[in-house]
Amino acid sequence: MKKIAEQIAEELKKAFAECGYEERFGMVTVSNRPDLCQYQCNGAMAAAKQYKKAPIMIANEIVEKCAGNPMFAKFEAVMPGFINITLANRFVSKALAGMAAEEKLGVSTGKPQTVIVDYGGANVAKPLHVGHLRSAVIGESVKRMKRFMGNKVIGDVHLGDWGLQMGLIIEELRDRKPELVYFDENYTGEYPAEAPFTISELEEIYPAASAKSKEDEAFKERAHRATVLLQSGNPAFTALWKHIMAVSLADLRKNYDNLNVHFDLWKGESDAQPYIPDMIEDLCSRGIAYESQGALVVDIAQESDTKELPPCIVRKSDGAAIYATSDLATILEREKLYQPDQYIYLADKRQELHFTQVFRTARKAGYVKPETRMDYIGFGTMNGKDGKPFKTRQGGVLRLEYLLKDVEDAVFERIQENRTVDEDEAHKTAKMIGLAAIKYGDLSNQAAKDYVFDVDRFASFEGNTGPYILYTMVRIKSILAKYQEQSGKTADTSALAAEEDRAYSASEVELMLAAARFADTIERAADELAPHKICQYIYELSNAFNSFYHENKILAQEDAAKQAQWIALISLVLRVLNVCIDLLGFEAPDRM
RNA sequence: GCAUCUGUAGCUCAGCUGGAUAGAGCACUGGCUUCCGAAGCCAGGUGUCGCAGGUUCGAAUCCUGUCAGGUGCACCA
Repeated sequence: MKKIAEQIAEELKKAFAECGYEERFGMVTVSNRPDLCQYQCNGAMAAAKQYKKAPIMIANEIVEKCAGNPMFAKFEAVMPGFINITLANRFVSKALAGMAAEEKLGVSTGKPQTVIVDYGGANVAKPLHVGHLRSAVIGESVKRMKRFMGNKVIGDVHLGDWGLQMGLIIEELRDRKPELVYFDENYTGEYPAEAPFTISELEEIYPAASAKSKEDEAFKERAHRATVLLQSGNPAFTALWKHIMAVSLADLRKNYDNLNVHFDLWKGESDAQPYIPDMIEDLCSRGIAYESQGALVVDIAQESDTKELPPCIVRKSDGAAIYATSDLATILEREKLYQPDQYIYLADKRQELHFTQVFRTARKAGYVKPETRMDYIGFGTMNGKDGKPFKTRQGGVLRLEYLLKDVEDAVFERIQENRTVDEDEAHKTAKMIGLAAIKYGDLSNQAAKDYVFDVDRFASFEGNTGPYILYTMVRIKSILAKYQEQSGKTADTSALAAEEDRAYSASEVELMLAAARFADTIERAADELAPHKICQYIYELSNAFNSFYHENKILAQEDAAKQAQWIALISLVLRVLNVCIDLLGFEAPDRM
């Protein structure tokens, strides 16, 4: 089904063409003056220059051409050359009925592509902290949007599981439990299946080891050696590494589940290791990489650059792999396994240079096809109320778990103030609302910008917040439930299209138009990888619903046809909101 | 130093592929509940869109310069 704006544009393009102008001038946008019209076309002013004619004259010709078209209730030219369009209500209601009949509510999906979303970026053996929030939240939303658009999307957490932290943990463990068989060089038997530590021990071991390495040079050196040994396949350390992985992954999975973030792949840097030797060999033999100051590098400078870009280092002068090495090797693996049409990486915006280097190297070496899209979403920092990077009162990094708990508790308090639901349900609801508050708070900002995380603001949930959206949805659910209880009927989408013309209130028309903008909004947000556009949209839609709600008594409406249409309308609105919050990565309770 | 991002109401943010009177929320003020959830709705004031030039019929939006802040500039991830 065609979207409303498309259908209008089609008429206008036809009119422009028939009047002897290029059709591209028939572009239509939502009006920026809702007091004057619903949609507008500024093409006459753009065309004026090319055809050396007064814009208003062109606009008048178009208006004349479209006169009598039943689609429009009002269609007029206004100085200096705007074409103002107001639709016939019957046309809008019919469009809504068409939208409701489709599974994806009118979104056109296009040819499915394989998309890899690389987000999360957790480090094994280190707890998730607030710095991991944005990647998880934005990445999850981007993944869901791309999937909704009909693509085959693979979300990969891409763990940091191969770095120095492993050596640190191994050596710290040696100091604490030297009797373990992993540290007995003469041991030749099987290594135990049971991990020699629990998650809480592991959580304590890493920070301790990290701190020690900063003061104790010898320890640091041991950790480096252990890391090298692990990376070269030492059986004892490999066995330990597997334990660390298993224990840590279970915990990470739990934490991401709590965030309603779900990965399709739990790959990590270690998975790319087997590809590295051949890749280095290949880059060298084809002369793409060369030695510079002891390191192996690839030039990535291009003529169009406004600055001098340093080459991409693919092997350090000590022979070890580096960030870029493993990212490139990961691309090789992904090409082999999935042949993606698009890569989307999420990382802090400070890593932009790194991704430029990796992308260019991958293209230069021909590891990805020229037409493969490679996108990097660099996101800003989450700041505290002081405008500086978010810290605990003690100045440390706050664990994600605790942040979730804080918000959940604040929400719980708030729920208790208003309503008396039983404690168990209140806790469940608080969890849902808290997550919505956090995610909406994050996603409603442009990803690239820094933003201020203010627990009090989110916990008070007034205005443009996740809880406000949820509140609106709960309200609709409540009305629909009462309607069913009273009448025994459920919403009937066929009632959306009015059989005969009747008077519509302004707020009703507003709500209809807002609902009709769904498909355009989603397509654009998915294309631009911009979840904040969805937030903006559902806020407008919620406002439109709440205004409508206050102006019209739905359940008390005596005209049965009108009531059926209203019920169908609000249930469509609820459906739209449900899809949207799902794309943002949270859910609505039935009551709150 | 070079590059890059940001600068919009008291605060937090939209708007930026050029269009009409620059929008929300918070905060502040006043109204709205015999009736569908008042976590709501309605009404009210707030702006040198950092500054200065330029392009254009038209600029918060594009270009140049400039100021302020953030960030990045080869062997960390």
